Amino acid sequence: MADRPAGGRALRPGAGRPALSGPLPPERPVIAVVGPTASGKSAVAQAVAQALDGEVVSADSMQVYRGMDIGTGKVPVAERVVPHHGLDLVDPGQAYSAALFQAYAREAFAAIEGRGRRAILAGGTGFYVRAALDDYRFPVGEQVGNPVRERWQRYAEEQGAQALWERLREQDPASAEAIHPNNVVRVVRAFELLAEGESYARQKASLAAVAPWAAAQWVGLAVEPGRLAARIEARVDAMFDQGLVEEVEGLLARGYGQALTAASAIGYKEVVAALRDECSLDEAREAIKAATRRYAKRQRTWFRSDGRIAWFDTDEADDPRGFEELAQRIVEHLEGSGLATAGVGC
RNA sequence: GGUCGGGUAGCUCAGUUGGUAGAGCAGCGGACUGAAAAUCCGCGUGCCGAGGGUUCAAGUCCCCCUCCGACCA
Repeated sequence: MADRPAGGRALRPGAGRPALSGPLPPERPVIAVVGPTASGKSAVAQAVAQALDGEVVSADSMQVYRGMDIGTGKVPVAERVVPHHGLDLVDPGQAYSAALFQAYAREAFAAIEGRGRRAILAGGTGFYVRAALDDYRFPVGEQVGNPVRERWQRYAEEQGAQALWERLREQDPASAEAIHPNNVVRVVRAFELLAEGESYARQKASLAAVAPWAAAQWVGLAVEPGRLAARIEARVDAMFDQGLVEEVEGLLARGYGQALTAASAIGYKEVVAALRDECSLDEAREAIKAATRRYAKRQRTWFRSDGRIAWFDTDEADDPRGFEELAQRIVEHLEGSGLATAGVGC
């Protein structure tokens, strides 16, 4: 963040910041609501948005896909009482990325601020949240149909992960040392960076120094593990009741069976397997629950180490009154911390 | 009632000619700068159903009891 004036908050276009493409950070802090899946992020974000005259920006790598509604847990249109952004951005066949989301979210923040309203970023995809709020810099390069990616991916399939890693070690030893040989996805990315004149190792070294891009108030929703497992159980059952299988059938009918996204999203890959008779629907349901639990665990790991987050216990929020109290406490915290109104300038 | 299987980690199961037990899944911890609901790394003590016996030594052999399953009555 060397390109921001030290201590300065009242940034104006062109004031001390080099002419980078993209909007400036909003002047008022973005409110970030994070936590594991099924922790109640969406509902809390909406309640906060209502209380503080805000709009919600979803930071969810799967909710960006049109037509993937039930399985990704999107807030139903009828239940959206404030504007929502970050949903239905692309078709399931298209590739998306943290870099694209970063650009999208920052535009959204600026537009929301332009309306005089408050941006509330709510999400479970930790990488997307940080890409939006912290000063992550992605090299500019070809995003889709990347031939470098395809080439090395094929190499890994034919020669094995170890051989792929050896090739990287020949070309960029430092990066190879930083990546486990089995992690093909990351080794391939290192080749992509290399093709763009960047180095994975160099990037990783700068990681420790990442500064915030926008001021933010971080709120985390904590759920005791046993209770979260029970919520996931109920949530997955509800998805089936709401027609998850039919939704997947519809996606398959439209030819999205081979799409990367549909092939990797929890809830979709398992139902696809069942529809192909590779397992029963009951087995698919149990597999979805297990995969969701593991996902929630990874989310916990991601957010746990971030000291900026103020954690709120949601264990009493299962009934409506408990939820009201929780939302109230969070709003009070946001207003009380001073950042909510201070420093707006003028 | 009888015969044969089987009762080993939360679950499914391995355990060689007796030397105090090991995989997958689940679970837990971690990493993460253009795939992130993805990808990857690390973590395995459990009255080996109960009791008795043989043996220097028994999950492993013998006896008995018990539970589950199949078959015969």
